[in-house]
Amino acid sequence: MDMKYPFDEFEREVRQKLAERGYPNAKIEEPKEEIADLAFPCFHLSKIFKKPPDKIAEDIAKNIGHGKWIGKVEAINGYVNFHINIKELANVVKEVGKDFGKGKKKNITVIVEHTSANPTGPLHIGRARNPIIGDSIARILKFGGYDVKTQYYVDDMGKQVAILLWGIKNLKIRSDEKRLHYKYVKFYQEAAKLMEEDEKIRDEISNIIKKCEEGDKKVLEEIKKVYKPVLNGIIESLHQINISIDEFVEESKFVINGDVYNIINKLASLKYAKKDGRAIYLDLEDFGIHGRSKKFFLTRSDGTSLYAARDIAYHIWKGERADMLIDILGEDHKLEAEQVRIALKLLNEKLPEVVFYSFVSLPEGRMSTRRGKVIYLDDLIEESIERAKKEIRNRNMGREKIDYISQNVGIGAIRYNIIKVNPDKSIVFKWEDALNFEGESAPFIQYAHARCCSILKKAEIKEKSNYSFNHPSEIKLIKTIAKFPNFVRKAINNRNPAIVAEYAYKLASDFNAFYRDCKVIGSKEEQDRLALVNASKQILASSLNLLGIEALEEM
RNA sequence: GGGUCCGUAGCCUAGCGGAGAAGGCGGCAGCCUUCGGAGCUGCAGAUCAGGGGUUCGAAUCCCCUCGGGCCCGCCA
Repeated sequence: MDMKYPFDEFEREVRQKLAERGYPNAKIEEPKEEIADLAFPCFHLSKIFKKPPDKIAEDIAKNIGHGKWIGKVEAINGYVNFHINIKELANVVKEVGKDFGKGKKKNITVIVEHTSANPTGPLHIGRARNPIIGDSIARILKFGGYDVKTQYYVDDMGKQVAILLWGIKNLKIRSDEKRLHYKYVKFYQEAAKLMEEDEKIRDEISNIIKKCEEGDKKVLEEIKKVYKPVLNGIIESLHQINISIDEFVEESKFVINGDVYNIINKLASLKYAKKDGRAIYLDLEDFGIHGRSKKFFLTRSDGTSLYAARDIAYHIWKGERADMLIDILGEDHKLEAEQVRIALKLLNEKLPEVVFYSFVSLPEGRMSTRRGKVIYLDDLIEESIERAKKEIRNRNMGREKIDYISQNVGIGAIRYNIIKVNPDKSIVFKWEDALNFEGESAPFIQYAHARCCSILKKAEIKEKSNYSFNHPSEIKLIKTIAKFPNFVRKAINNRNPAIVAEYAYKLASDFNAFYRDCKVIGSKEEQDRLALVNASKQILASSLNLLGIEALEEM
């Protein structure tokens, strides 16, 4: 059994009471918090009973009575409004610890695939949305009781990486760039340009791809040697923003072990399979894909496999290793993901859930590595940490502490600013927003946490058997704290970390209001309030951890 | 041409069938007789892109139009 959480118990009781009065499966809703904790609208009953909604609500409210969790019931404007019993709720402060909000162990394994960027250059801020979403989802699912592993699918045999290899072997480019992967990206860019202009180069690159397909060990080794430093650079950037990936899976694996060709053969035997010259494709007309998009190519006419075909093999392989698959993909992959999904369905294989995110662009327009219109993640990180350092450098702290704090504030700000917006909204990157340390931002939340710590350091908590809260700001805060498990659940169900981000901000904001209105140390409610501060601290820390942001004790 | 997502105050975002549309940034005016000012309070600012429809009730659901992103490659 999951732990019992107050707002679940409260809702259960409300539903039970309504069912007893003849309203089973009632549609109840959560109104604005100033109004009530739960409400039952009676408008739809008006026709049935031939009475105005107000009257119906009044009749119901009169007959409900109190309960363990129901404190007050009243009828207003055609709603039956339920208020949670604060006396009962107050004692959750005793339950709130690190595990508050955690789901029970589910024995469900999940593979979250994220980032999977081509190892041909450093991550730019557009691609950074992927790992930040993926890592946060992985953290939230783990907290919810799932066994989660993250994977990065390394494209070590596509055109991109072949272009990079060709460039490094054939071009001479001078660069004073010290970091190897930054140097390499220049080779890639130049090679890609030359390839477009020159058919001979195009053939040479095709030849590299063909060799890979044949499982040519020497070429695959050469490729690995070139992409490895680039991938290491990416791993390092990710590490900086608190992201580490459990497993790296090379695409070539599925060509070498024959999976790709077995799958292509299987698909080629289906009635949807057709040929264009010697290239094999699936006709997806019957699956609701029309127009030019309906041809889903699996092979080139030279017999080599295409990315999407290999992706099918990868998904089947993943499906054998986990109960649930989640992919984080940019919206540009929507069609490809749908095609892969249809193929997997035809093969009767496990289907992935895909979380898509919209693009990050610059005020001048789309990011483009070619035209040099990019902002690299590393530069953002550096700038953000620098900005955080400026804020605290005059404080009386050791250098190590200053570094530690500015590191975590800077990174927190980056992660928060990206994760707080729903993935389906596009983002126009602006430095002033990305480096915002005020208001709806990580530092704001971290600051509230540090305040909690500071208060707790100055006083001693003594356990009480019964807690009570009376000030409106105390009540608002304890309610928000108690709702944490509900928000975690919602974030899991929607696969959306933005829900946790928004919650964390509200918690911090409610804590600040409490801090403003209620003196803790030296007050006659000191012990009750210390318990409330401690609970706030715990949940602020839990929320931040779910987003991969460090809960700082001082800043 | 086909598909898909988005359009909420100057800017960014929440709400996605129910009760004066909720926050942040920016602007203006305030709050240090000390529990951390990366904070707090107040003010100004919204035909919820536009038009139809469904409903007792629509920012929210359906249709159309307009604007923008992304895709429609034997690239990944």
